[in-house]
Amino acid sequence: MSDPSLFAHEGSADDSPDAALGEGEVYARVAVERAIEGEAGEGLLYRGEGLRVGDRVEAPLGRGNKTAGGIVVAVGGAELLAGFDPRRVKAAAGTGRGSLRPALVELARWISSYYVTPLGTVLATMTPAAVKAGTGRRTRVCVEPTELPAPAPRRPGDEPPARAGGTGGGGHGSGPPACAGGSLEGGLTPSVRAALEKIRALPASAFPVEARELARLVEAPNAGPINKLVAAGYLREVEVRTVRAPEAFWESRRVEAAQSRVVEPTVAQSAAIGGIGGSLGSFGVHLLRGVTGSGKTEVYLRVIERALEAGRTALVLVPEISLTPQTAGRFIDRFADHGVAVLHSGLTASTRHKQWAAAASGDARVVVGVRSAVFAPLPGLGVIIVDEEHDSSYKQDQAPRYHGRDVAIKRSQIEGCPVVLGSATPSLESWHNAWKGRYRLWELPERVGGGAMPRVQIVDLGAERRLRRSLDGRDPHVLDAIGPTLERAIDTTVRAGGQVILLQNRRGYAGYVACPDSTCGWRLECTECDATMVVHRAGARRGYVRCHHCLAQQLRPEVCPACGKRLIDLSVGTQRVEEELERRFGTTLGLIAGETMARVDSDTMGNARAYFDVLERFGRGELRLLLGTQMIAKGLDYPGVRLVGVINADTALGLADFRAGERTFQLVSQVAGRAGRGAETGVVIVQTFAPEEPALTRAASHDAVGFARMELETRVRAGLPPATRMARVVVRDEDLDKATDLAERIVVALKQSAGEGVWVDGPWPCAIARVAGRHRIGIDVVAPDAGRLRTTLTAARAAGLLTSDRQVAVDVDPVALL
DNA sequence: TGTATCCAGTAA
DNA sequence: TACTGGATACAG
Repeated sequence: MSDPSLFAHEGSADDSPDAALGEGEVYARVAVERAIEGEAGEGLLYRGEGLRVGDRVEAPLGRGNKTAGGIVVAVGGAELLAGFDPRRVKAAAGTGRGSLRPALVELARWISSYYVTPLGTVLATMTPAAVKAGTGRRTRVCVEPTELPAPAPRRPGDEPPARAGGTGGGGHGSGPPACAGGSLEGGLTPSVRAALEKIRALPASAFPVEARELARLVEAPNAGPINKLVAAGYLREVEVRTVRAPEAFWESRRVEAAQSRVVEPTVAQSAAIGGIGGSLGSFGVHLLRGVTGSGKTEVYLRVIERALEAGRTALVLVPEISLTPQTAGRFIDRFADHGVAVLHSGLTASTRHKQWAAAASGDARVVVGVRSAVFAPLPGLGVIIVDEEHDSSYKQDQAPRYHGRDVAIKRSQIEGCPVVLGSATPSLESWHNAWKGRYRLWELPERVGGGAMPRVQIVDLGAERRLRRSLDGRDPHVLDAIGPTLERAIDTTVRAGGQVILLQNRRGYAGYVACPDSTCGWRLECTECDATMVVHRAGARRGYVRCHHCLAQQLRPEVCPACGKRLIDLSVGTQRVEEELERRFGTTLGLIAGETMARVDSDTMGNARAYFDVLERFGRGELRLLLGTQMIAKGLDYPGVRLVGVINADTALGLADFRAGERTFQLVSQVAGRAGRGAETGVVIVQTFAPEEPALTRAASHDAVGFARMELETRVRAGLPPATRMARVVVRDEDLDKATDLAERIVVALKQSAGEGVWVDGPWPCAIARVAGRHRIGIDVVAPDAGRLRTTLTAARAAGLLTSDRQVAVDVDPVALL
């Protein structure tokens, strides 16, 4: 071992006058918006005067003269150099917009560490692009009285509306003439003096205001008197930054529902409201488990009300597909006076910026939004609500692969406020935590107003097929999506004036095209992916096939390329069910696609508008039947729905995923909950080839607790989450050998860093071993707890092998197979 | 992530 | 010897 001090005297670094360079300089560590870890993952060092943690900067990066956006994560003096040559440090400049609160920087640090993602990548996703770009930003010249006290300064990230400073026009920032307010307002014509009197009578909140608007307020014929007052120094011009966007539908929404009826909470609701409301001001996780229709939303509303009364703000997260006008509407109606911002993927850039800005400035004290809204810049958070916490759309499927619910919990901890996880069918993770005493559990076991839970009937599709044959003598092998039992139920319900929701969780016309000859067995697969092509129809006779993984498409082949036989469509998608519905009920019940029934899936619902329109028509009763994928399973609350049908409950069960049962249980329970929300008891018919499947029988008996206990037991026995913690690493490459080679090196590194009880499993080919021409090799890491999982991953990350990039993806707490 | 640089293969 | 594409290291 050599003594490092021996070398210290030899080198020129310490002796040269350069050693003093950097002293007295102000430095900032910047996490740039690139997948760059920097030293210890703490970003790159820049010179920067007056920068604070959370400020957004433009920083020169790379050999060229290009810059990259970034966020300041630390500020300090020469000690930040840590041996780095100060001559190589460039200067970064603040942009003055899109800055983050320090609490959010702390949150980003946690996400970066927990989800094994570079800090810059995390910070980059926390602010919407529209906010960084300043879409819809506009500067207006306004006026305000000169004797007005200066308003409290806001943080730069809080704009708008923020004062941009005087324009230098008018009074040049000087006070009013000495005679102001006195009787010597000479030089002013009577009309101007009259205007001044009226201006003085206006409340301070009326300013700053545009000259023309002020003229209107004081009933002056034009802006002339105002301009004279500016020239005379009674008013001064200021620039005001605002965000302009077309008015969103909820902004103009009138609050008739707010006054209409404030329902008295039930005993169970009151207990939850009291318990959660009483804990405001400190961190704690509350699991609100309430059966569908039990009034969870009313609990949220009351808790938020209390937070607002205490001067705080509130954040409500909902899954992507359930952010309907109906869902958001309840919050908008109740809290219109406090300002509600809505954030979802369907917003235009300017509207998104406006909503974000409203949250930052305090104009909106309640934010309702999807996953990414967990980063909303609300100051003084009082409570966070995560509705339908079990929903897998909370998991982001790109880096950073965070879970919105878990980030919400972490944010609550940082902000020191409670978080409420609500669901009729909580995730096993949440049950587990509640039973361990980590979460407080509140139960709403009954529907409000004493409504009964719908009656769920499980129908054996095998028996249905045989019954169909005896009824109309057809070949039982002909694929009928709708069996006689469901058919009869639809007929009775629609004739009686009820509405129907049908779930078929598979898009397209048919799952695949295959050769009818079982000895041949050919089926059409995507050339770029290890998956079958799904049949779609575009109105015309001949369909086309599309790969749902790489989106490649072609015309549907007619004959088998192997043996020349005529190909048949196998397995049922929503399009085919729609066709069958028209065939069966088109004349008898008048069910016509697009007129009296609608298909709701990602193919027909191109944008949020189309989806909202369909829901509105369904709400008005124009549509008698909704057929769709899981898009229609959640959150919809229409009293006219008396029948819910699940066309095939087995689609999710067959997946090679340890959560298949849990997912099926949740989906069936959720969709069943759409039935019987009105006065009449609802009926649910679940078609399946596996009628004994516990996920289905427990859903039929509304036994969420029983299902969770049983499922948790099997997970414990199998050593699967939530009894353990898991991370999945996927290596992708067009070259299989390269992928395998890298995966093997990663396995070696992981095994080296694996602590006690940590399992590294793999490398194995993924369930879909090739997508878009790229091979996929997976590695699973299973640890007894989150701490040991993190230690294992962090060590491999430090060795440079787990940098999330195009080749390697790391998914901590995966919710689905990658 | 973007890009400057390096290197091997190849065309002239 | 000059050019080109692909792999690679690196950015403060």
